[in-house]
Amino acid sequence: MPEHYLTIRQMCDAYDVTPRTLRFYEAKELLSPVRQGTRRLYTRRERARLKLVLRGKRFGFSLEDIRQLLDLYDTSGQNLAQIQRAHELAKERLGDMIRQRDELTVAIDDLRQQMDWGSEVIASLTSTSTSAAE
Amino acid sequence: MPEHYLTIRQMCDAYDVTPRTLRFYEAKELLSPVRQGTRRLYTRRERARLKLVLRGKRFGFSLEDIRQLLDLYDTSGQNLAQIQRAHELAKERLGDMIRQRDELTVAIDDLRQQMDWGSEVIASLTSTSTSAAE
DNA sequence: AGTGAAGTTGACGTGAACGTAAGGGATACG
DNA sequence: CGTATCCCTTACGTTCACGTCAACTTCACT
Repeated sequence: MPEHYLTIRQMCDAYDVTPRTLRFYEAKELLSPVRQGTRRLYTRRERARLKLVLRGKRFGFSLEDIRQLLDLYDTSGQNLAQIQRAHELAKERLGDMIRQRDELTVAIDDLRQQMDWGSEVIASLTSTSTSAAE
Repeated sequence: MPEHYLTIRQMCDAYDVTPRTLRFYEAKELLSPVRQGTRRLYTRRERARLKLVLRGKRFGFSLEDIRQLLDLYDTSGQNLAQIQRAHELAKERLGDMIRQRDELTVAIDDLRQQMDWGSEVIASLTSTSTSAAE
């Protein structure tokens, strides 16, 4: 299976980001594409990481937060202490995410109610003509 | 029932924000406290709005996004067209929020799995001594 | 009238997350 | 060999969401 590489442009098209963004993420150590001479080539691993970065951003995590999360996704050869530390960190993050989802659920219900009320208002205004004639 | 006002400092203490933040939100038309002379006094309405602002921020919405959301929370005396427009807007936001929650659910499950795997690694490393002596 | 605490308006500073040129290499094609 | 097309680095500019500091009022006391 011949590792299928993508150029920076192909990445941009595939994930709807700019080259600047990919280079920026690399500078922040979120990505580390291989080099063919001076050019960047992105592997399957980088694509997976980018997906996680973009997802994390939608949750409101900072790039630094995301970097730490990513670092525990490939706990490549570390010692026990580091793994345990990473595990603790992940636990906190998980707590954050769960709290966030719970809040989001509440907000969704709120907005739904508000919209139901809005629907009624609209219905009453469209059926019984109140002020303006048609 | 005598509308219970809060000073800016009381607001800051209650919601853990700085005065600068409250004034900034006011400049962005997210809040509009009444004035007693030159000083700001915050009503129940402002407190509710602030809560929504802080919640929205945790979801990764920009202040401008939040302002639009707030504007449909108090659809105070508008015409039908405006209400309908607001309703459409709310529908889009609601879609965003639901999508966001779904993604968050996936991410949570992902992280949970990753952590389970991490737990196993830790367990195996703590029971059978591998490299380092104790 | 003096002093201090709390509040006000500017105005400039800051960190995060990129945008936007400016100028230079490498590779392919006619 | 020219030039067209990507790509690269360097570096300064920008937007958002405030932080920070300066220079006043305003109010409550004493």
